[in-house]
Amino acid sequence: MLDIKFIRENPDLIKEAARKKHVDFDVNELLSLDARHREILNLVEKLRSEQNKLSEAIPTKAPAEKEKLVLELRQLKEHIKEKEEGLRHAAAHFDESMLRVPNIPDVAVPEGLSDADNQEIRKWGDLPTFPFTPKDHITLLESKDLVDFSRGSKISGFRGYFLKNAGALLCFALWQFTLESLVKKGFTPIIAPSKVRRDPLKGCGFIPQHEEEVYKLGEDEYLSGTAEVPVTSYFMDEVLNEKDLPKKFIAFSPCFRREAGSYGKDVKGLIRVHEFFKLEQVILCEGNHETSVRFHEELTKNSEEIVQALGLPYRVVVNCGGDLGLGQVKKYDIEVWMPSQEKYRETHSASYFHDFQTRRLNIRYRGHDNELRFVHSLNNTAVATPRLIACLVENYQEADGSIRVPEVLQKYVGLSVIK
RNA sequence: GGUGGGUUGCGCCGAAUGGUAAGGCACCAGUCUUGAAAACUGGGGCUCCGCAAGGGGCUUGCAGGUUCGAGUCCUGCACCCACCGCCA
Repeated sequence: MLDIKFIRENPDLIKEAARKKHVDFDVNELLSLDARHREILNLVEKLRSEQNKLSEAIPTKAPAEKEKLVLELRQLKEHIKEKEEGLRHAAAHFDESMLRVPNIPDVAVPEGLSDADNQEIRKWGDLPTFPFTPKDHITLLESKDLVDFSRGSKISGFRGYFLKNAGALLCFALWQFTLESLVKKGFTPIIAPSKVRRDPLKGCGFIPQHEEEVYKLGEDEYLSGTAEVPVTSYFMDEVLNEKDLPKKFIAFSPCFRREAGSYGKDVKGLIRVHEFFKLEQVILCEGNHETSVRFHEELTKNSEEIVQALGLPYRVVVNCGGDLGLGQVKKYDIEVWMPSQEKYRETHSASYFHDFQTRRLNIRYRGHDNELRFVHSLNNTAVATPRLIACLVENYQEADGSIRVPEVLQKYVGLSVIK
C-alpha cells in the first residue's frame, strides 16, 4: 500500500509503475474514488460536529427545552445515518482500489512481461560436464530410495512425496548448515507458524491478489506459502525503537502452496510441490531507500555464499517489471543449474518493498527526532528444500548412479557418497 | 468443547453514578545551566479542511446494537490469565 497523499501528488508515477509491472490499474479511477470519499466524509463530519455540539448541551437544559432538543437530535441522527451509509460505500470502494495500487519499481528494473525477460547480471561456477548422459533428479532419487512419489501421492495427494534415507538426511543437513551460516552473521533464528490469519497475508500483499494460491483452512485461518508472512508481520501494530533496528531473522517454516494455475508445469519431481520447507531471511530496517538497497544486496550475497559453499553453479538475474509482485521494488532471483533440463532454475528470490508491506501491517519506529515512520521490509530465501536437493543430486551424480555429498554437508549427513 | 476473570492513546501503570477519556512513570522538545541533572512549560495516534494560523471528525481489543449521548448497557468475535474436560 502506498500513501494516498503521495499518489495524489504523483499519479504519473503510479501510471508508469502499472505499465512497467503489466498490472491493470487505473489511477484516475482511484483519484476520483478518493475525491468522492472525501466529499462525503466532509459532509458527514460536519453533521457529526453539529450533533456533538447539540448533544453536549443537553445536560445543561431545562426539562421542557431538553425534550425539544432530543426530538431534534433524533431527526438529525436519521439524516446522519443515511449519509453514513453512503460514506461506508465510498470508503469500501476506495479501500478496495488502494489495495490494488502497485508499488513503484526501481529504475534499474528491466522492461519485460515474464521471467523469460529477466536479465542475467552474473554467473558463478563451471557447469558440470558428464562423460555420460546425466539422469534427472527423479530417476536418481528413486533409484536410491531417497524419495517415494507413488506413496506420496497415495497418502498426500497430487505432488505428494516422502523423503527417505539419505534424502531426508540431506534435508536436515541443508537446514542445519544454512541456519548456522546465518546465525553466525547475526541473524536471529526463529521458527515461524505456517498457520496464519488473514491480516498478515493481506499485509504482505498475498491477499487479495494471490488468494487462489493460498490454502484456506477456515474463516480466519490460512496456510502460508512462506515464512515471509509470519515473520514480516511479527511486529504488526507495534512501534519499534530506532536503536533496535535492523531486525534480522532467519526463519524456518513449512510452506504450503496450491500452485493454482501452474498445472502442467513441473508436474513430476521435487521442483514444484504443494508442501515444502524453507529457511527465509527477513529484515526490517529503518525507512530509507539507501538502507533497503544495502540490505537487499547483503541478503543476496548471503544466499550466494550458501550456494557457493555447496558448489552449485548458478546465476543471478534481476527480475523484469512483469515478474515483480505488486509490492516489490526490485527483485533478484538466484537460479541454480539443472543438468537434466540444461537450464537454470530459480532457487532463491530476494526482494525489497520499501514501506509497502509495513504500511499495511502498521509497523512503525520512532526515530531520533521522535517522529513515527514506517520501517522497510526485505526478504530472501536462504534455502528451500526439497527443491535444492533436486539441484544438488543432479549436479553431484556419478556415472554409476551414486551421488556425492557436498563437503560442507558431509558432517551432517555422515556420508561422503550416497551409493 | 466448558466456566470465571481480563484487554483504556506510540511504551508501562491507571481513573472515570450512561454526560462526552483524569493522573502518574518513561520518552521528546523548549526554558534554565559551562555541561548534565533537577525544576518548570509544552508535546504525543489516525484522518479531513486550510498557504498558514487554526478548526473539525475518529480512536478505550474488534464488529454490531440500544440511546440525544456508550470505556460504562446488550449481542457476536478475537486474544490473554486461571481452572475443568478431551488429547499428543
